[in-house]
Amino acid sequence: MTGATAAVWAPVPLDRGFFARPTLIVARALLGHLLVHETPEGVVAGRIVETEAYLGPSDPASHAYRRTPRSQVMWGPPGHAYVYFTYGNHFCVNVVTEQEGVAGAVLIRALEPVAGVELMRRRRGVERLQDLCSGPGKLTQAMGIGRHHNGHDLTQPPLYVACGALRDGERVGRSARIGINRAVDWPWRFFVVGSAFVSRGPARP
DNA sequence: TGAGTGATTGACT
DNA sequence: GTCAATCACTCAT
Repeated sequence: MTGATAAVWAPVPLDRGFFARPTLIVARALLGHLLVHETPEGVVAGRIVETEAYLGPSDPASHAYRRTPRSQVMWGPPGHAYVYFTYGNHFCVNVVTEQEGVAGAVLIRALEPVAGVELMRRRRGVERLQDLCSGPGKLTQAMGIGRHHNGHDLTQPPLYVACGALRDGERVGRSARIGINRAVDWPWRFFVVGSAFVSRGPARP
């Protein structure tokens, strides 16, 4: 390598122990950390600003409410990705939590783009920074995450969660989850208060 | 085997 | 603010 055209940026993947905790704890703790994807096209990364917790058989809104082949990953080892296809058009990415054998996952709903912004714009077809990753389906498209990432270990490249932090003065907010019909009153959605990159969710009926 | 549902998004009125 | 697109998965028969 001849010229150092870019500053040295070496994201450090989170330890598996970070994910091997209660889902609600992980859902809040993930805020401020980074989701990184290293691809041949380039490196893209975003700061997690919105999450939702989905538990196991005790959570009617969770895919793990019933144990099926699709949701089997949620019972697997922590720190792995649970990626599923929904509404015929979109992928959603979750991080498996709890200890192996216990179902639980955290849905990543929104990111603040921090690296590979131009690549995200090309993939999304939009220019506004706040429109790149402000939704579960948007961020998977911007990050280049697909069905083949289901079960991938998020503690190792090319797709992983890296250590980050909330900025000075940022606070964590909590509200009910979005887009579900069951257990809608359970306040298991966490977000960075005031962030312009948080999704607003679909129109309510 | 068949029908219904869904952790969404984008476009249109 | 309202509605349609589109397909993998799940449940019922």
